[in-house]
Amino acid sequence: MIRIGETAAAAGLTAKTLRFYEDRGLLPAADRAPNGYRDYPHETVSRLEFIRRGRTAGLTLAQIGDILSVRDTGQAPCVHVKDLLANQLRDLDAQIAELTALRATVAEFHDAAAAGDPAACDPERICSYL
Amino acid sequence: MIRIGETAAAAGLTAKTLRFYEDRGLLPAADRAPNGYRDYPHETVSRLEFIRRGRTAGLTLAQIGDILSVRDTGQAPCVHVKDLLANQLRDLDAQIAELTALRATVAEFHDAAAAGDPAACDPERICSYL
DNA sequence: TCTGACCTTCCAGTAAACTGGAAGGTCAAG
DNA sequence: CTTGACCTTCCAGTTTACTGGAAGGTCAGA
Repeated sequence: MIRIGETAAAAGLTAKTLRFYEDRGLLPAADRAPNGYRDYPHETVSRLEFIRRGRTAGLTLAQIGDILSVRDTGQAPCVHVKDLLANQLRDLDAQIAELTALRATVAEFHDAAAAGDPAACDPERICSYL
Repeated sequence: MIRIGETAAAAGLTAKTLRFYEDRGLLPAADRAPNGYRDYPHETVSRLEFIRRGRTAGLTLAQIGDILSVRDTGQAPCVHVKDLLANQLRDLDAQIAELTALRATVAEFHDAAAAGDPAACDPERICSYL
């Protein structure tokens, strides 16, 4: 019998999170011990690790749930996974590009501020660096 | 007189969003026409575009608000202004680094998926590509 | 027996950034 | 004078991924 806390800890999560995942359909409803406690099979840990890896890769729980449900029907979800990852890569590249552009803008402001003489800054006046 | 809808459309936003930004302090309270309608100065569009760029790049409204308030508060000593900008720059660099690392991880997964045979997917591990 | 660490359910709240809708005012055109 | 497209305020809901807490059940050890 692997109780929820132990299972969660093994995957680096909390019991609360496991109940939440069950609620969201990412974990099948666990068997129950006579006392009502959830009793997890050993595979649950690798399933949780899979979820965690997906999260680390920036996938949403819905996307991970899609992969898992495809797998649960017995099909290999690898093609689906590949598509999701390609999508993720595209999003990530766009985000990095935007962030880099913004950094350049902020850096311009900062360089202008750094080039000025702080002592010459009149507190009563609007700072001319921005 | 530039009304809220026109201003919003010019920046690719909605009137609702502009009122929300005003509520959050990202937009100064607009002047009002005699009928109570908000009346925006022309600069508002570039301010909104700045906000939009920041948002697209994944900055929070709070972070964008910090930058804008630096820009707005002429009373702040220039050294403080420079520090705030340096802070934003540091955050931006950290964010770019984080996203770049994530991209590398995702790319690794993706390359493995693209190179592999879908039939070789090990059901025990759920999907060998993640 | 009691304490403490588990477990159960259910309900609420959090942050972020809107979005929707109700109820009503304004104004130019037909 | 009415229609329709604007505008106003205020309040409530959405999404994501949890997290907190109340109220109570279970069980091993001192």
